[in-house]
Amino acid sequence: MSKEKQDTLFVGSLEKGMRILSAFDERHSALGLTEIAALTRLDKSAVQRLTNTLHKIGYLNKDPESRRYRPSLRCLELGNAYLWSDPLVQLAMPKLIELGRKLGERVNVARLDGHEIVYIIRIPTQLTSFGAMIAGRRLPALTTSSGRAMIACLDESERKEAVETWPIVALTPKTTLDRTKIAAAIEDAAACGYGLTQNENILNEIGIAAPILAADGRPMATVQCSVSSLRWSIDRVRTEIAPHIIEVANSIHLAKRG
Amino acid sequence: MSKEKQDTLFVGSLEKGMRILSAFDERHSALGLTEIAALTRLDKSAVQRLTNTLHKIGYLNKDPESRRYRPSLRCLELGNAYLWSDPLVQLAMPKLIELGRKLGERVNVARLDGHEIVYIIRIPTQLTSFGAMIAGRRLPALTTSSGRAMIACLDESERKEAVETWPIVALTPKTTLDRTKIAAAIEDAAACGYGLTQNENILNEIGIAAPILAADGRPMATVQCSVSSLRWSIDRVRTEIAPHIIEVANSIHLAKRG
DNA sequence: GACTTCGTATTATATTACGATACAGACAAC
DNA sequence: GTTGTCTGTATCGTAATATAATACGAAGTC
Repeated sequence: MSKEKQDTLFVGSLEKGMRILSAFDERHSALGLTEIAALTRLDKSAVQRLTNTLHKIGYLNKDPESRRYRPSLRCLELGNAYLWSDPLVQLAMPKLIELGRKLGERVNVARLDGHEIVYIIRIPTQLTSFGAMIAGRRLPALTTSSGRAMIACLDESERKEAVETWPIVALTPKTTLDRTKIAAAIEDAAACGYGLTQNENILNEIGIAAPILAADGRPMATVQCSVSSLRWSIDRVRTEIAPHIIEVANSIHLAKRG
Repeated sequence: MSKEKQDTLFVGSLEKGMRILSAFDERHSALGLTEIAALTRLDKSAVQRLTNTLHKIGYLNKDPESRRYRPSLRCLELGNAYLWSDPLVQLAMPKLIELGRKLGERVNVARLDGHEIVYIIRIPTQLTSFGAMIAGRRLPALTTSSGRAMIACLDESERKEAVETWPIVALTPKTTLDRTKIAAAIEDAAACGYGLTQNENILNEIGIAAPILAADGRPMATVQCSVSSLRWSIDRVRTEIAPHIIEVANSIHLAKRG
């Protein structure tokens, strides 16, 4: 009754419950009732009922001491459901493991979801930040090698729209905020067949990504590799890594589903 | 009103919604309305409303062709919430990456949850089945090296109860069903400080696991390694791998939380 | 072309979730 | 010790919400 008239096929309680579950993230690992209420903009009673429910069915653990909630092990299974359902994951996984071993560097597969890229496979070979190791991590597409590699495969108008309107977040002091430069980087990616970034999301990190194309030619995902610029130069990345990720990306073909 | 009287703090719609989400798993990657209804024992109308809701808020994708639902990328984030909240994960991750590189074999961290172990970190180094690569995977504790390593740290009565009552699932033709033999394996684990299995869950697989102990001495998790028996003998595993996983397990100490 | 199966849409109904409020326990300030 | 303010917990009357029956329409099978 608040804003738009809601569908009779829309179950509000479920939406609220999911809002609560998704309140737990990188920055919020343990939350109390009032904190959840503030984060989700739900009133205390609702939060009380919904957390209680999630606790009873095993998706939230409750610390008896602090009375704060944490996501439970069962939450991991929800993520796995995606991994099992995406044929690309199963197809690419063995190739990525092999690639990781060959290169000795972190390799990933990322999909595009809206304006963001989402890592769906991550093979950690070198030590790195924890956030760079977990699947499901999202980053703004424009400032990632994967995003650029995929945008470069779109047609003129889509490319233009992406460059001009998609959001940019300055994750490091060196993140490129100038959209003209981003446009140039994407042109470069289109020319050489892979996207490249440096210092965009993590300092001293070089990213390189080659697109995986669907049967219709549209970009579906990327094979990506992240290395430290303390050990690698852009030139060496271009000559020594690019051919390998392109080869793996080209070897991945999928029947359907984009 | 059906079976037990329900708490007024229990939101049934949320529970049903989660039942639907959890219906998607390893064996069910894309489901239609009627299939979901059958799997969750909900009636068609409920399933219609709840899937519609999950779709609208972005947790289920709907194939416009087949009208079947699939878990979306957003589901991955729910799993990550757990990873961020568990201090053990962040603490152990770098050590595991290092260990994986040193051994050149698959290494994992597993927690005990009820009668099952759950892998929370997986570092794939060698090619293996897809199921052996995803975090959140559950296995019955009694027939895993991790489970045995942890049970071996419990006191006499708990150990006895576990061996006698916890469930066993024959995942391979060679899975040990004889509880006497399992008891012996656990005694062995208690004696040498690590659990060991062969052919229990995957054929030609040897598993070895060392317990990570909490400050109070109770087992919290394990550092585990899986190798192929085609390339490794039990003896070599005992002499070449055991010391390393024990060392890493011992190096992991946590302030609180079991 | 008849039949089955599945997904969609629409109702009237009362069960279900709601949210205000009161209570209790922990902690800090003073 | 007392007061005040945080928590989280419990209760309860109300009506809005989710319900489940049913009808429809589309796609695929025999």
